[in-house]
Amino acid sequence: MASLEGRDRIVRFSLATWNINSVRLRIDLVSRFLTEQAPDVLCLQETKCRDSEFPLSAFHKLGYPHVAICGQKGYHGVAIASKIPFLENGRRDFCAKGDARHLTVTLAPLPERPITLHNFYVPAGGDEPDPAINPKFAHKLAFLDEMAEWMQTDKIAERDAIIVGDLNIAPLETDVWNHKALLKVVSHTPIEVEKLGRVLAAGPWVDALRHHIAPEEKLYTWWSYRSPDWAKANKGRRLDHIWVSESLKRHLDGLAIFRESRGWERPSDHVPVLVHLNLAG
DNA sequence: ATGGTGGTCCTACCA
Repeated sequence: MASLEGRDRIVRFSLATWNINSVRLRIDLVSRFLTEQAPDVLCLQETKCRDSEFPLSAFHKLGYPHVAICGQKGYHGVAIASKIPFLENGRRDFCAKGDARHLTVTLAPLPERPITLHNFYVPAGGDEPDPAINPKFAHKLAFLDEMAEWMQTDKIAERDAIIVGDLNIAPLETDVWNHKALLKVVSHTPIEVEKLGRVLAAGPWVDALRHHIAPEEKLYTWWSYRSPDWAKANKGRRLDHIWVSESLKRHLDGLAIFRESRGWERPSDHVPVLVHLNLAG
């Protein structure tokens, strides 16, 4: 294959994000998704295991030799598996709690054009949307504030960059099955939506899902386990996001919400979201 | 208005 500096040139590539809700329990679902869709990069959230317990060899066998892991026992945990090598990787401890909620790698599909990728698992925030009485909600709001400040001071979106992950907020009215019914439900309250909007504007970032799908259209990536017939009730929310820097906007080249995986046996309550980027031109 | 399900790991806690 033609290469510069000894590396392959990958002009068109795809990137997926999926809250897997235990990577060990659902490694067969991951395998099925990677076999069927073959994204170049897969970002996972809620891996729920220590780094030493991560099913690395399964990813290697599936053709993903490059894996970055940031895990902890039982909760949270993020990982990035890739066919494309990482030039560097790192993490940041948002809110200084020691939670495994962020992981970053630099990819170079074109050697002369590195792209920084950030994988996030934003705190869910508990049930009560009042930071004065619910420390989990206060943590979520503080996490969002720190994200906005960090991306401004570190100028994260001024280079080629992508943010993905379970941001645990459905910002638009069409990102939930019933806007009015969810105004006081954590994930769709006005204060969360406002703070997420500030994070988006702090890049500024382009919301890749809404770049492809009009904001008037309903769009979900998560359906609760507590609904006996999730597909029929269709009470979903768009909690999973892919944002790209303005510099990458013109390279967005397709989107897929892998809804069918919600109907698989013992599914995650989130489905994979996948974007294509074409760096030609 | 309430409770509905499912993860980790063994006792509740988290989503």
